[in-house]
Amino acid sequence: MDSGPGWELWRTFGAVMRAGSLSGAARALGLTQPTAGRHIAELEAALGAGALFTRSARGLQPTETALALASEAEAMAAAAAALVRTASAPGDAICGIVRISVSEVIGAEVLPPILAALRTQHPGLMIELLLTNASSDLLRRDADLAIRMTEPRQQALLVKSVGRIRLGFYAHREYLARAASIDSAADLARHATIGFDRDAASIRSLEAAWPDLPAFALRTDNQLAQIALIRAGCGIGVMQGAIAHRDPALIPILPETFHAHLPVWIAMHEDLRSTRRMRLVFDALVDGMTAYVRTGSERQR
Amino acid sequence: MDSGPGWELWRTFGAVMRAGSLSGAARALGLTQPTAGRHIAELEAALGAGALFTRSARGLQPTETALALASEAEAMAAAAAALVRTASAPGDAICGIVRISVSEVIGAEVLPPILAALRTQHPGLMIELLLTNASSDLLRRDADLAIRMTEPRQQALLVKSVGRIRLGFYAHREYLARAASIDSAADLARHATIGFDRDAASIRSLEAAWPDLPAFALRTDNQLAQIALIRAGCGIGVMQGAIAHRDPALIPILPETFHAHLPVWIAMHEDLRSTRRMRLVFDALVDGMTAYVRTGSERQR
DNA sequence: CACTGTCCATACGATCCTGTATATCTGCTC
DNA sequence: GAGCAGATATACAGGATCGTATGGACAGTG
Repeated sequence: MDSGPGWELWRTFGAVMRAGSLSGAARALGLTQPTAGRHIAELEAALGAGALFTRSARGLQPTETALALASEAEAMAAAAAALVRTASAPGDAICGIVRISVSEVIGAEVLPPILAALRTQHPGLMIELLLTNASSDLLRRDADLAIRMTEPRQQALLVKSVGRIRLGFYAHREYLARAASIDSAADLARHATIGFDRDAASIRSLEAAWPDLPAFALRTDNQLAQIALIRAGCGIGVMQGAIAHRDPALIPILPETFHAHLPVWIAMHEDLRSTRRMRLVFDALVDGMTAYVRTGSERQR
Repeated sequence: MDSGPGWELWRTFGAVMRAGSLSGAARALGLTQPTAGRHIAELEAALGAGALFTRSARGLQPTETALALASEAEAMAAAAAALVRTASAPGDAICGIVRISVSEVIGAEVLPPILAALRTQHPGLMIELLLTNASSDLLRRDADLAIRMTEPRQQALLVKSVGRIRLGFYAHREYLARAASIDSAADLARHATIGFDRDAASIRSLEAAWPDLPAFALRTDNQLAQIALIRAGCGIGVMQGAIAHRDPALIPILPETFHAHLPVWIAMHEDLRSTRRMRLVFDALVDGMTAYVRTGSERQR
């Protein structure tokens, strides 16, 4: 009836998987290399499933067994981090840590003013922003809240729809001044278009929206870089209308022909509903994103 | 850059939440009461969010803060348990632990022969059966595999549909011999019907399938008990056709009028796909449940 | 009211764990 | 090839952690 190895051992196991070496893991955890080594040795002995790593002078290489454990160790680490966040303040206080998972574009272009207002009202609130396009797992509590562009369908989540973001092609005035005029979709072929490089999912969804798009001249998977390229007058690219309209120098290209919509949801784990600061940030995100989405649709008229 | 309290502290925290006392937690974890007390004290000091428990001579009562942490501590414990299971054998060996979450009825009436065959072929396999009607969380890894009656819609899950289970009313021959005859649905009102007691969800789904069902005379939320009551000749109740047909003494009641179907899925976390024993048990469950579902539909013709 | 069982808090000695220091190996650079 | 940087493994002393033992508080029971 042994309930497994000490949880501390799993912590160093996860650190070793991430760092790739005992020394690196020890640095990350504030331990020393001999201690990390002892932990791994103890874990291997306790599991009895053979070695977890093959030692070398260049670090530790995980075995098959260790690789199979990696994702679960990450889940355990995520749970531990979530515990620390939730415990960072009494449940009814408006202070402590809240971790938000958003796409890079929303995080860099849209959220800052919303969060600034929130922090002015509640200086005790500490925000962790997880900027990733791969939707991280709310159930695994990689984050407390998330802004999603695909509908979350998990029943343990509290989800609220806030509308749709308008997407369109834009280019800087200066680029258009020195480039050929654009009267129809066919003209795009003579222009410098900005788009994705290897991100197959994004490329497919673009092709679905605009079937006969010419090949991109400037390619990057980083959408912030795409926006920066558009602003710098490098060519024509896709961006959110509400962001583009802030800058009068950004001109919509064939808005009647090229437009699409991204639905937006705010999501939170149900268990956090009763934690006041989580609920507050959730509501603030709903309000802020609703307002943001609305500016986009107003300007397009 | 402190990464939170020691994970061992979270382990005893969870144990204290479950046990309701330091002593109980210590017993569960193989520690002593002073150690458990020290852990909680250390945790409270590290979090700085006030007390987690109010001490009393009758045990520890969790505060609001502790209650907010309970579900996340459970998630962490589930992750730790999953790690132990996955590590219970090298990934490519057909031995080690597999944890299956199923409903009580399936677990008690349907799975045993399937699992017996599996264990005969692979004696090294160790099976943990989690018999619960509340669908436990596969993403949180409360279990490795699950047999579900509602479609799992989470993208991280590997799901396979195996057909539908036929449900119907049944009664024992001896009960029918001494009771009034049944020629139409209205006759049921004069009979001893067996059904749910307080399980609102099940009652609603029964009412949805058969709107004008008379009030149950014998009530229990335990479906195994319902089946036992039917077999003992206590009255008429709902059960899976494939189970009823094993016993020639169980007679279908108005099969044309009363019948419904429960869809069945086998589900597994995607990450486990590459673990051979998990995949093996998954396939065995798919095969076994497909065969089971088929016997039910063959006998009804 | 005493008795009993269960609980938490505290003191103290033994043990386990950790960190420091050192040896050794490997790959890279000059 | 020497020197360096970074890795793991081992030896040993100090300190943190644990378990044992004990005291006190509370609820239930005869």
